[in-house]
Amino acid sequence: MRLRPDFFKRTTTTVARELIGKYLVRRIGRRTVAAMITETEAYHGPCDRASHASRGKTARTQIMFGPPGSWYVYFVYGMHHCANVVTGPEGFPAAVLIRAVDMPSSHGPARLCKALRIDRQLNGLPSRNAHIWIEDRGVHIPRTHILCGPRIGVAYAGAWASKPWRFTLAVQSATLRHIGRSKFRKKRRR
DNA sequence: CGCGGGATTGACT
DNA sequence: GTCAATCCCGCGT
Repeated sequence: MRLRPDFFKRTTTTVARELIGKYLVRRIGRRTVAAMITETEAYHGPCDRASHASRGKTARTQIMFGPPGSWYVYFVYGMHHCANVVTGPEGFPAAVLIRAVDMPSSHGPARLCKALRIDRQLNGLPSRNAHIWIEDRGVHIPRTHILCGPRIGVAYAGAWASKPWRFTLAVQSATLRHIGRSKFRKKRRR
């Protein structure tokens, strides 16, 4: 089922952790492409020096101050896009960057945007819309299979650079499918 | 209005 | 490991 705004309204790090194992779904023409989210980062609040919102509300960052669940897509390095979902209560600037999904050639925030045709046309849209959304498909990731560590590419952010706000799936998707199957078999036998 | 730098990637040494 | 690509943003003037 598609995630509702209430899912995103919670603490950014909680949302970032719980997005691991959810599915990013994108309509491309007549096709619908879905891929499991495997890596995220939390950008939390006006004091987080790694966050775009640390410079206050601007034309670009106003999305982060808006309602939870909105898509925040920005252009960076003159050639790349990055996809985020706004988190926390309205007025509190925060978002989760989707850094990787389980798809060939889509590891990395810019590569997944390229693979799923995500660009600034989607910026500001509500999380659930006709073109892109996030689904819970009932995949349970044990907490021990999610690693956290410092965020990437934010060395300029001083003490905020070392916050363990990056979440990664610790096992390969093939392993995950295997675990899922064995659990399924156990259940069926009982 | 000019300038410095970026929540990245891929190519090359 | 280093570095270029290349546009937009945010800030200082």
